[in-house]
Amino acid sequence: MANASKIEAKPTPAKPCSVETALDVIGGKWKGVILYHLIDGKKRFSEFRRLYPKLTQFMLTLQLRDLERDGLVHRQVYGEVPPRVEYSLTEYGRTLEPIILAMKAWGQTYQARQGMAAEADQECE
Amino acid sequence: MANASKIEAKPTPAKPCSVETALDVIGGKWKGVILYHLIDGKKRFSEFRRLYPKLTQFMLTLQLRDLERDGLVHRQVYGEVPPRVEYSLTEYGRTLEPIILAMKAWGQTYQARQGMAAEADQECE
DNA sequence: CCCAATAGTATGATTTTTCATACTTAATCT
DNA sequence: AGATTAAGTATGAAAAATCATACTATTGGG
Repeated sequence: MANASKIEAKPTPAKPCSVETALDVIGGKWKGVILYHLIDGKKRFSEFRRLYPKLTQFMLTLQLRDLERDGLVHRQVYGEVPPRVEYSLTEYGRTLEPIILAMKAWGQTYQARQGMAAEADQECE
Repeated sequence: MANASKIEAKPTPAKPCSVETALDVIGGKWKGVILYHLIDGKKRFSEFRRLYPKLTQFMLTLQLRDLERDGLVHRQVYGEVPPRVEYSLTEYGRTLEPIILAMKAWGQTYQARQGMAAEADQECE
């Protein structure tokens, strides 16, 4: 039927919901944990790889570049060989700290609720 | 998900990082906004459809079922015809309010920073 | 009888993500 | 000379997410 729906299509809002926006920026599969690990100091590329062996180089690069482009993470390249690159939170990135930490706390209650295995993994309890 | 074939060196930590867990639960493309809209009261299925015409029925159903399964959202079915179903936050779901609201506030600063179009859309400014 | 209304399901197709693997670069170590 | 190192790129394949469309049930109204 041609006229099946009376739901009006708004002309695709130029500005999406700000909750949506926030989740676009921090909500990927890995961005949250990357940001979390940056809260307590800068990290090298290889440190992230050690922290999360399941996170491939490709994905790590991708996510870090996104975070950098969005102004949350600073990428410091040292002109050495072998290369050294350090990632850290920008001042703006630090404004996310309360949210990341609140998510961590909430995630813990959720895990407890769902009876998830209780052994802490050492990197992010 | 079956890894019966081989014993892995790292046995795939039973409990992932809690930040990751939280983002699994609230971090989908639509879950954040669904939760946000539930903060100020229950909503019917069709209300969500009006609020977000780009969110298909299929996806809406899927996300709502996830949220229900995770204990965040209550689904109240009234035995009427045509059907009426109301979704609301559970008590546990309400524990997410501060996070959702913080994300909304942060998202606004981000949008301002990125010079996103400033006209508020009425449903989620 | 036929239609409209609501809250979905079912399906196959398409789009987007993610993965595994191999490759690069340039200085230092053996 | 050849191996090693860190921080990536590049590529094609595989997996997952999402979409568009059609379909269901029920019942009051015309």
